[in-house]
Amino acid sequence: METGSEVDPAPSPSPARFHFSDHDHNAWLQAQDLLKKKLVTEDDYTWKLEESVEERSGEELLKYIGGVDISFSKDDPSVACGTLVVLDFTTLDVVYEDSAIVKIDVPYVPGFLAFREAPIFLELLKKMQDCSHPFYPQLLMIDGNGILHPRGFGSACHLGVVANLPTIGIGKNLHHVDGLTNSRVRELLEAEENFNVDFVSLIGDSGNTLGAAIHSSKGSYKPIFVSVGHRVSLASAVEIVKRTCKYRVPEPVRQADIRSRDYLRKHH
DNA sequence: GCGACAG
DNA sequence: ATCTTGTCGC
Repeated sequence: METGSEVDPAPSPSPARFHFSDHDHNAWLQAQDLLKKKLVTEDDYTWKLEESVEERSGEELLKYIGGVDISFSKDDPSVACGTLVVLDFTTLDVVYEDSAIVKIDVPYVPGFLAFREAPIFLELLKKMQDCSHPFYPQLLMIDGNGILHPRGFGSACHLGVVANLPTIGIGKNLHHVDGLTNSRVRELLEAEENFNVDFVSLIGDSGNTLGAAIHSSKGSYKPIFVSVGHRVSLASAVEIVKRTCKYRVPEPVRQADIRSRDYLRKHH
């Protein structure tokens, strides 16, 4: 329900933008802590990825998979465009698209991405829900991490919990957490034992598995970082991501990225 | 003090 | 995130 972005009454004049006080920091830490209690890191959905051979009757399949992203204006960094797309999981066609230009006065603070971006995504989702849109996504991919996060609660977890949707986090760069480094990831991916594997689990110093690095497309050595957002296991997340990758970045997120940039350019 | 720090 | 064109290669 609450995203925490409006924790402060923020009565201040206009240029209260892009400020971040210790008070904000503490409030955001608390909000994350509270929301994290609702986090589910196992598969918790009724649909299947594909029809099973037996009893293929009445089985709900995964068909509508959403992706969200946001682009910012180069001229005015407080002007942004949030986009929600929904793709057909089997064809990867975009079957729904909605964008909104918004003004964002919440700064980007590493570890607190959701407070800046989640509110706009929530609105776009609510708009679909309010009209009972038949393409409302069964699962959402977010560009940003899930539990691969300093406190195990990245933006994909945040959005998943507040929207009560299964979510998967997609990072294009590694968020250095729990001892994980780029060189460590490279070692893992290049290790002989992983020669014929297309992804490796990322296990931090704590021993926890925080996500997976996957070589999603042949052309790129640079991996993407998949982590559990909400109500999806890592194994399922990796499987779903692999099946939606035409290029390095999975289509739901890639299409949202492209279309938000286009929309911003056209309408600003 | 220094480096790192999703988008 | 954004600043930025062409270019080398399959």
